[in-house]
Amino acid sequence: MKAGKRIIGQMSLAGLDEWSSVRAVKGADVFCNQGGKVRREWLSRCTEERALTKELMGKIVSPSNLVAALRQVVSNKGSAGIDGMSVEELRQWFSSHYHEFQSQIITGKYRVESVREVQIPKPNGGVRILGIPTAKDRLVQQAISQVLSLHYDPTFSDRSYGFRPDRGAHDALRQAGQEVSEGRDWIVDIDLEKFFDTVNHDRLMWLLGTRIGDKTLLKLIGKFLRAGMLKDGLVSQGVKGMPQGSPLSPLLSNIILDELDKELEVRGHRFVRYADDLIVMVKSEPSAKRVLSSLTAFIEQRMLLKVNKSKSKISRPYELNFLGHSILIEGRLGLSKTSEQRLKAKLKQLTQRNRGISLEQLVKELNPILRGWLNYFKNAQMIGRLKAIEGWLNRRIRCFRLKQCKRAFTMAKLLHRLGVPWNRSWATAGISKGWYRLSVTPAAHEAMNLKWFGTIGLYSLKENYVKHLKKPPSTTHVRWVV
DNA sequence: CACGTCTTGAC
RNA sequence: UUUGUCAAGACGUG
Repeated sequence: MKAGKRIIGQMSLAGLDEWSSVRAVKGADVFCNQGGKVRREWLSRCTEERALTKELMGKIVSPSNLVAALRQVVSNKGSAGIDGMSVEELRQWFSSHYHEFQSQIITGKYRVESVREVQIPKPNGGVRILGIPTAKDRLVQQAISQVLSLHYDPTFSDRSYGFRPDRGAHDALRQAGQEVSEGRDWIVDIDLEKFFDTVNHDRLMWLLGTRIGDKTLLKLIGKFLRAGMLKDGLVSQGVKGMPQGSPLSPLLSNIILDELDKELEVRGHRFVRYADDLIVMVKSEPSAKRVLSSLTAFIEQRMLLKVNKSKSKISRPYELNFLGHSILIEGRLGLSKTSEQRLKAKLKQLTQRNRGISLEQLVKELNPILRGWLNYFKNAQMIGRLKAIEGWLNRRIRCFRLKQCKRAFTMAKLLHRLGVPWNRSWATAGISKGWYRLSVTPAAHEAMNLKWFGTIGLYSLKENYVKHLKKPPSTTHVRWVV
């Protein structure tokens, strides 16, 4: 469903009388940069479509949709909700209770259960509250999400990038960089305060009602919104907010914030939105200030959401932290300070002294992490930063290897085996100044040099980074097929 | 091209 | 222990 061909909507093409199904194909050859225009034109026609009122429930409970939803929920391998049913048990349950399940949804008899509260630490240090629905409920929500997404997503703004099929953080960053390169280098950074918790139920339900005609579906979504949170035996129900951790929440958040996109569009602003992270790019400081205050008013008064005034600010591109990146004045991307710190913290943990694992196993654990990290940040301008990070990591690995020698004798043997003369091997192995001091000693550098790092097979950030730089900038082409 | 396993990142 | 959506990469089975 995700890769390759997928029917994403319907349109009437110029010159054709009948409605034709349209497919978007990734990896073909036309409309690369101009594709946005074509897409936008098509989008405005899609809003006239009234299909949302018809056959929605039928699509949701159709065998193919439910099976696809089940596959997704199972492959996520998420933990059980309040009823203790695991995703593997869900698979069993689904095949035996299929028809009963289906009719419960259609008739509106389906019971939604409370969500299980789980607290997880946020990367910045705070605590994030998750509401984990039952595996069954996750299945229903996933099924709804898949169908609603087909109808809603084509009508969303071209400048909205979060949680949407065929759009990622890289696309958002590319657009932000484009705007900055055109001289819009004053950034209005809007931070919505705990967005998921402040969503107004009545307003969301009204919004959904404008496009969804099916009352039982609306009621079902309403049940999910009002599902209580179970915390040690007590259920607490809120009149606002939606559970973070339910499959429907990302789509609903886009449905709500689409209103903001539309307002920004009629005002003619250049903006990029990724979920609740919004930046507006303007050409001067005074207009940035104007935009910040007027948007704050719009969001709080019209949309009934809250703007975090201490975190919302106007900033320059190079001091920005948008999706882990900063932006340079020419519009190219940089690596944000916090992104570097997070990587180092993670590597530090993995290369810690304790772990009774072999060097081979350490490299095996390190490589996929380094590869994955670089893959996300490869578009940033960061040769110098990578050199520093890699030098730091190599020191830690030398340290790790030396620490595996419990006795001075085994260390001297190691150094000698790696090409250091016996006398110097003995001399450095005899130093009892601590592992760090030993790791920066000339003999250690000589033994564990670049060649050695090549032989242990450690993924090199710098090497692979420059390799990616040489490659063509991988443009995503979209071809329209009728 | 399809289906899996794993990793990273954004929110 | 930790939910969710999305994107990207690596590997594997045909």
